[in-house]
Amino acid sequence: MPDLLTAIAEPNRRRLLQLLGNGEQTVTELASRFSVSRSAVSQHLILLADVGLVTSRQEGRFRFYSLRPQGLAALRAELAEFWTHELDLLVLDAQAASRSNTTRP
Amino acid sequence: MPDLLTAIAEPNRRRLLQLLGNGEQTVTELASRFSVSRSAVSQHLILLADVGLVTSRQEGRFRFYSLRPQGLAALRAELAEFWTHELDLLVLDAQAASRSNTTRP
DNA sequence: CCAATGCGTTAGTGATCGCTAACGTATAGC
DNA sequence: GCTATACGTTAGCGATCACTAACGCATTGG
Repeated sequence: MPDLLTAIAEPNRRRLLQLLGNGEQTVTELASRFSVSRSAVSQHLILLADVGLVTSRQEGRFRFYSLRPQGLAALRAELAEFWTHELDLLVLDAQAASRSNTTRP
Repeated sequence: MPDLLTAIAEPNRRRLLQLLGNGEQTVTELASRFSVSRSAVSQHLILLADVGLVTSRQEGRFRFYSLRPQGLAALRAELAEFWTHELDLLVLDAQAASRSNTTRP
């Protein structure tokens, strides 16, 4: 079973989460925004549900997917744990360096 | 070729980045902190170098790896692009909900 | 009813991942 | 110089990934 960071490593899955930010949608609705097939989108959604980032609700022959805030919170926590303060300082160094590079002729 | 988020999806690679926060180290030094083999660590480092998160410097028969701040900045940017403000609001909702759950008997 | 259509999920496949085992190579120690 | 040892990288392999093709199954329109 994959974990949270593996789940968001795939670009289509990230886009799915973004789209679901607009509220619950069916598989076909979501798939209409993608170039890949309904099937592919469905499987991505199933994986996202496995790791707890989305939930689904069945209604007739439609299945509505929606974001699961607790899952997002868990993802946020995991990202925060990875991204230590040290790394932030290194990023700041890089930004300062590139700034001084671009200002220099 | 994998991308930045794929690179940090692997737990050992995240740990490698953390360890490299303490300054440049050789493959064997890094591998001594892991339960997997030197070979596995080496391959993770090569992948991290491919996506630009680390660089290496050869010295005699040692190879020193170190963080690459520009790569970290790019990663930070990609994470920021993914994590929109909307998602943050949903996380806040989740936190508020769990708070009211725990305070309730 | 009942065929036809549309929705979502399961087979099946080539590519990629993460690992151990085997390897090449450069430096010590003598 | 020459063997022995330590460092890092390439083979090789089972498992997993992302996808299309084929499927099951409701529901709609007649």
